[in-house]
Amino acid sequence: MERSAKQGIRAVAAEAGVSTASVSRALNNPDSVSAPLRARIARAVETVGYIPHAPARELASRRSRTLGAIVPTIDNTMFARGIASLQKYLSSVGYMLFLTTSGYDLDAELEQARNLVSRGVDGLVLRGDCHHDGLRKMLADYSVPFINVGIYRPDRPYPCVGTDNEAAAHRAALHVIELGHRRIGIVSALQRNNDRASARVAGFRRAMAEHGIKMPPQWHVEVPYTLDDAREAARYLLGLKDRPTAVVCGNDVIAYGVLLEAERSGFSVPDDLSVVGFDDLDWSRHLRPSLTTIHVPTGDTWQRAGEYLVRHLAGEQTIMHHEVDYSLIVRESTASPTRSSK
Amino acid sequence: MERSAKQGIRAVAAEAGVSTASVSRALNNPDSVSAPLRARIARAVETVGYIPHAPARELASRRSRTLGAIVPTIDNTMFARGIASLQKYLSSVGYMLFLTTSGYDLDAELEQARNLVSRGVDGLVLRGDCHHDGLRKMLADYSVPFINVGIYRPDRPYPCVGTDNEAAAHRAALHVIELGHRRIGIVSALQRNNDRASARVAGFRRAMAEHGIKMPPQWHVEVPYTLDDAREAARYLLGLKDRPTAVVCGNDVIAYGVLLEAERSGFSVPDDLSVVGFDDLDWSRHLRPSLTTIHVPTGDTWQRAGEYLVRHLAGEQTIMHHEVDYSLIVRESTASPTRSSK
DNA sequence: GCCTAGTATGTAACCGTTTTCAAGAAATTC
DNA sequence: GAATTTCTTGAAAACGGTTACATACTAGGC
Repeated sequence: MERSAKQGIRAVAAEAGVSTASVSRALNNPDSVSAPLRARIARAVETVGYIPHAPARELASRRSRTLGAIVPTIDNTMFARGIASLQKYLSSVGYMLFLTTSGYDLDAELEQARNLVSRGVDGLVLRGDCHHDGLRKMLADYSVPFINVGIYRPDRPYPCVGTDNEAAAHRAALHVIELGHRRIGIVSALQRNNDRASARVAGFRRAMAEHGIKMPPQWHVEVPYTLDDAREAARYLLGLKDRPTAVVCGNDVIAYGVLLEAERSGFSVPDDLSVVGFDDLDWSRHLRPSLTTIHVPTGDTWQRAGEYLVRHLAGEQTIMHHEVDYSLIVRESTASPTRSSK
Repeated sequence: MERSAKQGIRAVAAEAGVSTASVSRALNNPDSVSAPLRARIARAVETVGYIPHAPARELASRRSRTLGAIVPTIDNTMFARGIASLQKYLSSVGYMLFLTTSGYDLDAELEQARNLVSRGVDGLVLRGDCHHDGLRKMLADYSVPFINVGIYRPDRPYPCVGTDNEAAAHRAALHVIELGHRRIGIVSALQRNNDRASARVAGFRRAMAEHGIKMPPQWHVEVPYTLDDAREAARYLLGLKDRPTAVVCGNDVIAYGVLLEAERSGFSVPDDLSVVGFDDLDWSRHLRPSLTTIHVPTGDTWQRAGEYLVRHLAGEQTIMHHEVDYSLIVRESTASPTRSSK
């Protein structure tokens, strides 16, 4: 109530009868100020009802305690989960999250990244390894650290955390091969601008190649991330005169579609057709038959990405490439092809 | 390259040989500057590789072109969809979204709101009408506009956009009553701090009361938002000696659980048991039997919330209470109770 | 041709913090 | 007890923009 008690930190300073510098110190680094002063300032903050103005703080300190994340879409359970987990972790360490989406468009991703940098994020979490050429340069120019999440590429000079999708997919395909299948189809997600999808396809194909299995090209179908599209793909595959005895899928949603359509078309899973998914969503263990799939700890992965950046920003030394384990969960949707075909 | 070409807008100004004021004007209000100057500045921006510093801009202009949203959790398809839609819209009009979660905890929500205000958001999108007492006061103190989304309460003095959950639930219950059911159970979401869940329960009960139906208290079960919990609830209900012939559910996930468990326990849906959901998620039309449910245009709703705030912030006059239509989608999971019981 | 109104640009104060630097007080050393 | 170090605190300069105000110029109107 003295004079010049305009607002913000000066109001607090005036109320406590100290300088703004002391208030700032008391708030950001309590130990750097004497106990009585600290108490007096705390009281002043209380009576004034002071809420610090983050933009001003960012401007002065060049730190925002904010991370940005760009995902293709939130409308995908895996990303939603990852984001939820990341957000929760960041919140627990006093960080905030700026979330944007790219819709699998590399230009849009770059645009969003520029936006986030403009917004002053301290670091960026990116999905996968497949980005616009200019993206890394821009981030380097503005020295904004980033991490690629959901992939594991120790050969790259920038950090990442995730599972080795190629290896996991290889494991999934191996499972049906070991069951005795030789006639294996693939229903994958769209591979364009999606390293995860293509790594999985690569893993499937490697497993087959290693076992001398040749797959007719028409046995590989790519579909968007919806039940409807997956069902349509399944309808096509099952309608072929010469059809596979097993289908490995790029993700669980696709596998659900295949399962539903197989049932609808009168095929029995796993007797007539084995189906393998990837992701282990909730439904996988509830379905009838339950779905054999690859389990990936998505929440963990994204949290780790956050941890990496937070540590890195705190100046701590951390490992750049973190591999997250996957595991094959065998359930009811896979079996030997004995009954139906050779 | 002259002198004092430090960085930021001053670097651009130096490069173009103009004042910082002109650069600022050229960027924010192109018409207020002559064409040649505008061109020269554009070129300078290009060569310098200038990205404006949003925090500084916010500090000076007291506008952030950023909205905040607080949802209970992203790990719920409905919220994920809503957020996706809101984010997409905001992005299209040059706004950004700060996303945080409260976990259905009112104190946490207040805390997050404080955080967002501190961050300088221009407006806030809140889930529902059930908030901490101090929240509205705080937002008023800092004159941050907000809107409650997912509910319709024209009696309130603050804006909202959403469906009338009570009425929609009433409609759902009415459907099974009209089919002839008199023995109706409820499996709802947890009502604590969740106005949506309680409005739906209220709607169910009103429909029953209006038709003179008395429901034994043990026929109402509350469960968390997971398939497992819903199945457990169904197991309990179906295990009762005296059991309902129809179950109305607080949301689709719960309904899925009931459907799965009924099948598992040897009950036929809809012959032995009718099931109604709420939300109309993807799975509802794919399941066997497909689920009768209430369709709610979530994406629209959230986008509208964004539109309201953006308009409001632009000084336009807009309606405060916007009702979003719901509709009953009748599918295979409901039928008359003729066969099984009186 | 002079005055006025209008337009295009520049000058500099300000937004609300942090942080460097300096100064004074207290504690330590010899 | 003087000199040195260490601790606290305050004064004031950034941080990178926006914008009110001032100024120089242009064009009309008489």
